[in-house]
Amino acid sequence: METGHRQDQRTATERRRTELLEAAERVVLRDGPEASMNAIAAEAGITKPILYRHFGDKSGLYRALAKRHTDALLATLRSALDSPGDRRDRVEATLHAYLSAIETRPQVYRFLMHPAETPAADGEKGFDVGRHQAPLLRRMGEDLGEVIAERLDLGPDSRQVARIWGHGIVGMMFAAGDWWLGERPCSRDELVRTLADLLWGRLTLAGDRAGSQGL
Amino acid sequence: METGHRQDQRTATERRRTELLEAAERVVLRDGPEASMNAIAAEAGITKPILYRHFGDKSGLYRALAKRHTDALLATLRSALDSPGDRRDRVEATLHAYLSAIETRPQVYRFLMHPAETPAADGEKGFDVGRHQAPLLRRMGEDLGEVIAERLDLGPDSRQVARIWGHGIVGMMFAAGDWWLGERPCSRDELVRTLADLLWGRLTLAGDRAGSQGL
DNA sequence: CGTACTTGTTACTTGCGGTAACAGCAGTCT
DNA sequence: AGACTGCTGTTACCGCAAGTAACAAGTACG
Repeated sequence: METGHRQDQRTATERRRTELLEAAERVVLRDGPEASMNAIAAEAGITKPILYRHFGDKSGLYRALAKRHTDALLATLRSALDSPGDRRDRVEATLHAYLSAIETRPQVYRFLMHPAETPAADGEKGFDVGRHQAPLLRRMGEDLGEVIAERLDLGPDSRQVARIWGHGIVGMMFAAGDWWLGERPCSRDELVRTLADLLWGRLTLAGDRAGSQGL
Repeated sequence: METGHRQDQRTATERRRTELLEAAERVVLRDGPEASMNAIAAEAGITKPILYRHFGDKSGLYRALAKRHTDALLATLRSALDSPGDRRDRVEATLHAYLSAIETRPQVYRFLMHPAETPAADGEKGFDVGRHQAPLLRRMGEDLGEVIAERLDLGPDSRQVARIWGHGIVGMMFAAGDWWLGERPCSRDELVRTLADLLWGRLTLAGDRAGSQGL
């Protein structure tokens, strides 16, 4: 029967694909994002052309690899966003979830956020600033914006405001987390509380320092 | 006279260096960060080894090139931070300065923020997540943290809080700016006002949407 | 059986980062 | 004058990684 054969082939191909992705993951986690296609192929027990047949080119493989992790991380964040408690509790839980994720697997984090993307391979020559480099940031920003828009009443332009805040808050989390992960200047808990304080407007309430011209 | 010669040579070398940097800048602005050393050398009217004598390796050249722009941008931001008006005015002025900078020269922005950094060239194999990739973000965060610490009284742990906020606010500005630059979903003014609202605690004040479980 | 398709190979091209090795051209020291 | 130093610049190469033919084998289908 033809369709049976075809389907067998299709699922077999998919399984092979995930096997290759797992091999690639092992290498990337060991050698960092600059892992070569040869190394990945060797780890998978095969040779380069097969990788190319499955993923087109290197950035294709990397995109496939990134998608798994971004999906997982986004699911984690979504569930933290749905955790019990008041608004502040939820925000803190989400920050904790993010920081905990990047803390326990810094190699994965580095791969997702600082991908290297060797040849850029744009094709079209538009000014598409920042389209390929860190899709995770964008997706997180969009997702958070949607959640905010769903749950908060922000007056007219509610959706627009929610999107801006989504990207802004995600960026805050990202930059603070990146810095924290590199320098470890304080405990995770302290970082979370201080960032939440920032979102809660403590910046507005702080007094000017004596002798300063005021911020 | 020896010192005269030495000094002539030194200044001549420095002038040559800036000439090479200017050529590199032209190429990078034309071809993006993936510009090859050959292309840069050709633009400067010379060949590769000279570039290597001056800058050591590619990342050396890129660092030298980046330093000029980061210094310039940081100076702009510092002066916006010192602009007249109340605290809110200063924050908005700074956001405007940043967004205006990335808007008018997106190629420079892309080069600074998404450098590509081909071989990673770590040397030491530590888990130095995110040390080379976007020094600008780190520097902006540190600088803003210092300014906040100088000017605001944040109680005990003041310096720590200020640093965290510095990196957080810079990250907010960065991610929102990157997204805005790519999609242009609203005017610069609206973006600035909405981000300032976020910092001013409007997130805390917003009411839950009917039918939602509350954020 | 031949046809078609998938999996795999070896061997190649192209291009880039980086490095010898060498040549010329100041000015300096003896 | 002539040897030494230090700069500018070259050509020609190495090593390596991305990506691509071209070809070999197994296997379901008519």
